[in-house]
Amino acid sequence: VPVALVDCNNFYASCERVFNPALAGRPVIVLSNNDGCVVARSNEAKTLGLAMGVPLFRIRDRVARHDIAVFSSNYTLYGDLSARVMDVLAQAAPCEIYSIDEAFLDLRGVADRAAFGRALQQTVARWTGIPVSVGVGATKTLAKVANSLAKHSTRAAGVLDLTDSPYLDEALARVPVAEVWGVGRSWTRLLEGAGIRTALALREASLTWVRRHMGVVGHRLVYELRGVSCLPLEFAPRPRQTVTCARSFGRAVTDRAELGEAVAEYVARAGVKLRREGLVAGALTVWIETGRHDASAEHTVWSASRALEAATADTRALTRAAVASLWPLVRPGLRYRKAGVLLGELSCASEAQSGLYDARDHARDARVQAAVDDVNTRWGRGTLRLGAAGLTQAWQAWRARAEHCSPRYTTCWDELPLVRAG
DNA sequence: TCTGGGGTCCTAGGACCC
DNA sequence: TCTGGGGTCCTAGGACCC
Repeated sequence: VPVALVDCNNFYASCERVFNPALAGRPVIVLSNNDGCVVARSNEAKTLGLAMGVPLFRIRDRVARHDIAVFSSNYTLYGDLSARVMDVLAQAAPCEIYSIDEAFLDLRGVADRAAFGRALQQTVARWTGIPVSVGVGATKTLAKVANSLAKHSTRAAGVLDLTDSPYLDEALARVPVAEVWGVGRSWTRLLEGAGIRTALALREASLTWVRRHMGVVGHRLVYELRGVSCLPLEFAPRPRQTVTCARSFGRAVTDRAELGEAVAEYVARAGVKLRREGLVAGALTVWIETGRHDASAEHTVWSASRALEAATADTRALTRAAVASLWPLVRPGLRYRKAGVLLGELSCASEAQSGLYDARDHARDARVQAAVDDVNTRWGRGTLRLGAAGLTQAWQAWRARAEHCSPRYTTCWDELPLVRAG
């Protein structure tokens, strides 16, 4: 069946523009957490040659020279605008939400797929303010190829249907192998070393060679390029396997107590995510690491995992386990730059088993936890928190920087955009 | 002084089972 | 002296995605 990939153009940068029309035509960049490096660029910023992933401190001069608008990432805003876009798409066709800014649509039965794509593009723009591109192909991988060509061709204007197209081979020949969905850095090196430089060449490659060097994943990829679907549309989200929360620190942290506060806060965040999805965790991993780019010391990660006595989503129980795992990892004198928490062995809270010797009153624990979540939803994250997560939030050195954050225009009463008339 | 975070799947090897 | 076949589960590491 024909599959469409709908992809939001420069999504985070486009989100920043929706409620800030003064940004139209101006180069916009969005930074990673901790304001570390560039994770999204408007077309104007791309034209200026600002690379994806480049650290902010290396481009300060260009930011000033070209009056580039700089934003910290505002996932509250992006998540809400993403949901709006996905709502529009889901009204148009059966829809698999693939990521925050992409969805696959099942175009079975659509007669004029290009016209469908253009109409969808207009509707999404009018209803949400977000520009999208639409690529159509016989498989997901071919839809991805069509989408990337649609974005870069002025003639296509963001919509391209390659299903049954006489130009398919020509199109594939124009796509460097590195840009094929599923081909990353390591496989690019491998393929180019073997003389396979384009999507077309990969499609024609020897299956035994591919199988030997790229395993079953590569094998599927070649099939997908040949128009044989190996990655079916999935309209129901698969149950998740893990929940993580990890953050780089605002600056290096050496103090054990501060590491403890950070880990406790990350546990609390992960706990919220867990409960929101009705899950409990059976295992927990904590890790701390030194700087990746620290010249004076090697980058090292220390981690500790443990099974929980009974699967739980209770922040108090999770925090106890996390802190107990953390202490033995900490070495005095080291400069830590990041910590994280991973919850695993997830299962549905409704089906969870309690521990054999577990005498806790779980119903009561759950009511306490629900009350805490309610307060924090109403009054803001961290209004009620464990002492372990620290008492002096504002001055904690480990907190990540976010110095260029836009308002949460659509999800917070105090930050609604104001419109003045007359 | 400053370089992100959150995921999935596959593979190989070892321990263990009958 | 001879030493199979078929399987599961776990873990660590590597690949990829956005």
